[in-house]
Amino acid sequence: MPLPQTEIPGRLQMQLAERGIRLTGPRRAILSVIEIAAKHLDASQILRKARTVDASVDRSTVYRTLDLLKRQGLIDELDLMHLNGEGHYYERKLGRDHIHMACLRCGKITEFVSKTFDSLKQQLERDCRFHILVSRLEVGGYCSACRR
Amino acid sequence: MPLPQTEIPGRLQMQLAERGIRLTGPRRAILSVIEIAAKHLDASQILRKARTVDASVDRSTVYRTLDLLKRQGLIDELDLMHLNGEGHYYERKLGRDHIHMACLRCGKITEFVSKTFDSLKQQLERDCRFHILVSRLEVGGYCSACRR
DNA sequence: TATGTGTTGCGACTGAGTTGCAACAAGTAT
DNA sequence: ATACTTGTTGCAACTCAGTCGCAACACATA
Repeated sequence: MPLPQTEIPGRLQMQLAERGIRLTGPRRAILSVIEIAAKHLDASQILRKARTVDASVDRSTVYRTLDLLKRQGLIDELDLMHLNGEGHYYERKLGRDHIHMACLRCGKITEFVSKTFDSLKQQLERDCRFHILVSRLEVGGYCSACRR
Repeated sequence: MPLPQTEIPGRLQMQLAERGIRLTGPRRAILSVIEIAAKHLDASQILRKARTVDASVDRSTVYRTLDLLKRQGLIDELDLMHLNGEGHYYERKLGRDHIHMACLRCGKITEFVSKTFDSLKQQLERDCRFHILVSRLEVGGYCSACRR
């Protein structure tokens, strides 16, 4: 069945179109799920949600689209300290990089933006003559509510 | 930055014994592999090396021992930006935490110790009232030899 | 509306990690 | 030394995340 064509194209769709990347039905469904997501989703959650938009979307298309978005630097891949199994989580890359803190007791994920983190990456690029494309700082421990 | 290499052989065994954890043949084989390792090893590499010491060691015993060491805080688990597949790499936890930089072109892994990284973690513990148990900063990009 | 090329669904596959279970061995008591 | 208790092991079968080859399909362009 055709997809709703009346909705305003999302930013992710625009970014792909600008780069001359073909927009297809399944791709639109997956992009909208990622754009609307309130929390970090894994591949199977993205699949399930995308299927409510386009029931024919396949697992492999989700993985292929996630690869595409990673290569384009439009999403970040997270482990969230493997709180729930071995899979990965995804989030749009917007604005500054941030740190993910995972509470090992209650499972809550907290995000934290820090100028020190930015400085650290600059220091690293300068001192090691390393050109950073992606970075991931994840921390596991006990959040304020769970640390007795 | 090189890490301090002042290490007594059999230290891991001692640390487990001190905690009243049973030392078995397979366990000793696996521990010695991890202690002697010059590079980051994944589970199947650890298995292969451990089998040169004790040929009967099983895959599941390697995973169970790695879980034990993780729970005891004696090793760190790394992804190394998934340069080679989806598996994990392991290294002994000694001294200060360090950053892992993975070159996406040549695959070289560089380690980096930074005072700024220590400060960042302190800031995080203070500002978020979060008790850090493990942390992992991984960076992907181009190393000094591969950039340009 | 026809065309070329990139994308898709499918299904079969790989590889990492897990689990239940009966046999076994480490550390301790006898 | 010997037996005992309990944690550990090898095995095999399994789950789960992610990948791949391929024929059919559909997007964007002319």
